[in-house]
Formats: sequence, structure tokens, C-alpha cells
Amino acid sequence: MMITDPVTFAKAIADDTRQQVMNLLCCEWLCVSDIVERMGGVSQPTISHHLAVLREAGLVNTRRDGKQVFYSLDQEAVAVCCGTLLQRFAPGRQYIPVSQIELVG
Amino acid sequence: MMITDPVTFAKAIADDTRQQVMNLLCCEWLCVSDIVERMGGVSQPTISHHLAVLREAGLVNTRRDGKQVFYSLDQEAVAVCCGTLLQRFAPGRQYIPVSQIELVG
DNA sequence: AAAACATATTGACAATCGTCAATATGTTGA
DNA sequence: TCAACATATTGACGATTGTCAATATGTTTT
Repeated sequence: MMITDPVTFAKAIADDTRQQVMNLLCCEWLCVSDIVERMGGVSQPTISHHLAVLREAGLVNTRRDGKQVFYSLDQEAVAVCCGTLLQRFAPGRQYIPVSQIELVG
Repeated sequence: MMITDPVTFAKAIADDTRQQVMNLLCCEWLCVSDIVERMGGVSQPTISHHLAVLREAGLVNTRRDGKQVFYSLDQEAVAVCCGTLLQRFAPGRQYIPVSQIELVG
């Protein structure tokens, strides 16, 4: 598992186009041409560039299937990065996953 | 209460110097000259600039006391922004504040 | 092997950003 | 009011970034 430091994470998500792509990839796998189509008006090289930034920050999963390359958002990675930000910049308020609440009681 | 959108938040924290300043301001009030002193090697105008960015993003509290202006990190704002990021980009894993767990049972 | 398709890379350009020196603004105390 | 101090703003500069057109790489199909 790769660790993404807070600055790298912040830089990776600090662009509107990139956040729109992240939204598209949040809950489904999409190939590059589908992303280009849904983004409407953004060129394929630009999309590939943004995907590279997200990939290098460890925020997307990649799968090759024939000629196409599919991407999806790595929600776990996002959650870990946000957790790090919270620990560092909001230590006064600690958060825990809802999925663990059952175990508490 | 002001709302900070995820892109503005990300841009605000997408710089190493700025995150260092945020660390300094995380748990105490500091005036500008103290920040300059602790950052060592960064000029006062640069620090003022970074503080302005954080202020415009709603991430710091400000208080004037005589000639000096004190800043502190707004942990609540950071927590809200991280929460928004989690909702948008990690909807599969929901987190809640520890402080609210008592109320659940 | 060649053609067709999907994606990545390169090169160029404008726009944004981080930084500092110089200066302006604002506040206190003599 | 004036001098001293603290912070903010301006202007300039190099570095980084987002974007696209053109091209390269990689994969499948004929």
C-alpha cells in the first residue's frame, strides 16, 4: 500500500476538472474515451494528463481490458488521506468509520 | 458560517509552506511575526500572503490585538471540508465525530 | 503484416502561483 | 504629531500548471 502525503494529495485534487473526473470515477469503472465523452469539451490528452496526476497520487485504480484502460476512484485512498488531514489539522475532533460503530457498543 | 467548496479548500492547502503554517496554527494563536520567526527563512510578505490565502478560504480565525494580528487554524472548518471530500469521494465509507458516539447509544 | 482503434507522451503556450524587495497602511507610545 | 513597530499590499520574476495539437505507443482485427 502506498502512502500519499497531504501536500501531494492536496495538489492532486486542487483542480476543478480533476475533481469532476474523480466524481465520474467515484462509483464506477470508466475507460478513458468514456470519460472524455462525459466531460464534454475537454481533449483526450488533457484527460490522460489528469488521470496520470491522479494515478501518481495513488488515488485511482487501473485495469487494462483490450485496447481500453479502465479507471476508478480509490475511495479507500481518499479516505486515508482525509483521515491524515483530520489528524493533522483537526486533532480536536476525531472521526471513526460508521462501519465500526456497531462494535463499540 | 461560510461554505468552502472542495476545490477552493484543496487549492488553499496545496502548498507545503502553507501546510507548515497550518501546523503552527493548529493548536495555538500566533501573531504574524512569531510565524515568520518559527518558519525561519520565509519572508514576512510571503507569510502574509499565505495567511491571506488561508483566510480567504475560511480556514483561519483572526484577532487583532494592538499592533499585532493573531491567527489560529479553524479546525472546525477543516473538519467540515474534509467531511465534504469524504462524502463526495468516499461515500462508501462514512465517518462520524467521536464526540457524537455517546448520543448514538 | 497492416489498418484501425485507444491511450499515452511530447512540445508549446498562456495562465496561475510562490517568492521577495520595496512600499503602503495601520497602531501604539513618546 | 511624530517615530517606531507590525502587518498588508504592490510589482516583478521564475517556476509550475492546465490545455491543446501533433505524434508515439500499444492492442486488436483482418
